[in-house]
Amino acid sequence: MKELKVFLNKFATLAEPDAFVEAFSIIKKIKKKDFLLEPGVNCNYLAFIRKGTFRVFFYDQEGVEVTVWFSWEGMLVGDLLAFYKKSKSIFYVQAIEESELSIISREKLEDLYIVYPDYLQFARKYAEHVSVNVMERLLTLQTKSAEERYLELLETPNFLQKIPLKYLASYIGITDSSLSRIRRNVR
Amino acid sequence: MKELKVFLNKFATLAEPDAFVEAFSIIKKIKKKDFLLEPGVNCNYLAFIRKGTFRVFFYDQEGVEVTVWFSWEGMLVGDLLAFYKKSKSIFYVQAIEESELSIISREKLEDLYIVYPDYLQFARKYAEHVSVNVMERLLTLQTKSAEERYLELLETPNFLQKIPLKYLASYIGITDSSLSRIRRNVR
DNA sequence: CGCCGAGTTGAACTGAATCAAGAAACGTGG
DNA sequence: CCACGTTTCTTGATTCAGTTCAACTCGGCG
Repeated sequence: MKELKVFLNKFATLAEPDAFVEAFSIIKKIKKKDFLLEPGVNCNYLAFIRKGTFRVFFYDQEGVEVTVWFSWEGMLVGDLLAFYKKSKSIFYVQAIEESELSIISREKLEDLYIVYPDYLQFARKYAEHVSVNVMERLLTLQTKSAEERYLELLETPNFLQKIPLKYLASYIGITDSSLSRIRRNVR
Repeated sequence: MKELKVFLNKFATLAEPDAFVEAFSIIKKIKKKDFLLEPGVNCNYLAFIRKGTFRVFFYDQEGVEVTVWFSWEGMLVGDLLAFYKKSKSIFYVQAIEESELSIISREKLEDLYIVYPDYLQFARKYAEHVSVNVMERLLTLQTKSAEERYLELLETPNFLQKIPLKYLASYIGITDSSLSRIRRNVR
């Protein structure tokens, strides 16, 4: 899997890249709208997206669907919050389109860290990368208007057609009606 | 420094805890309202707070002060976003009260990872911990009302008297007038 | 003692939410 | 491959949470 090596190399250049690829041994296909995860289940694994797009979401106190994250080809997906907290899953992880995954269990990942301690560099760099991403999103949400947040979102590549607007709206913390109005003004 | 070992043990139990303590060799005292960091400078270090309280903030597009983080005794402080991105600092890091720090440079930290690869466990767990924190804050900001955010903030220990309300307001993404009104309703 | 920063309050304003209705696009089965 | 039903997107009218800005109080510090 060349893609997995490319992914790995974004975070650390290691002596045994093949070990990484081998560890992602479970292959899984998921149909559009099907779930990789639902709240309350064990989520002791991460999935590398070979093909497809995912969104991570949950229902808030009032039962409103809140999209918290997207992932595309070449990225990891899963309930990262629960994974790091070692708790049961909190979120739904749903395929937005027909998708293909390579899965690694927490166990195998930890084994990798024991056999090749270098791989801890990957774990570290990946977590740091996640931190940076989430911090930047927090700042955007805390300081920018809905319209600015939408424009910022448009800058991100990958945000082509695949994702329905209502999910994008929720992702930037607004309703779909509001996003629709913003789009009218912007265009 | 017992406190540093206690801190380290929250993330990883390592064979050579003294190496950690020794690496935080630079001691620095900071007076109330003085800055550990200002935007645009090198911030290739992290600081352990032996005593005191800090806030991390910046000025947004309109020149409004935005508080993005607080740190207390027994925590690390610094411009973590810039530290992870290896960029120049973005934020002000200011002492809210008379404070005392033990500082470690990125260099020394990286040396530690080379000499004792185990320490990568610390780097990893710490970054994961930061991710979890920021994700949870993002969720709160995205889904809860100003009043709910304030009440949630009150749950956090440490939020005693030390921090002026206007900073707390900014931290939860509202103005000080709004916080004042919320407090009137809640009490 | 006087001043300055922190907190509160009021009145007017505004960005975004809500709710409901209609139009457009999508996909699924016949 | 068309027709129908379901989502998705848009739009209008109204409401509401939180902002803005200015004025006033209070408490602590120099």
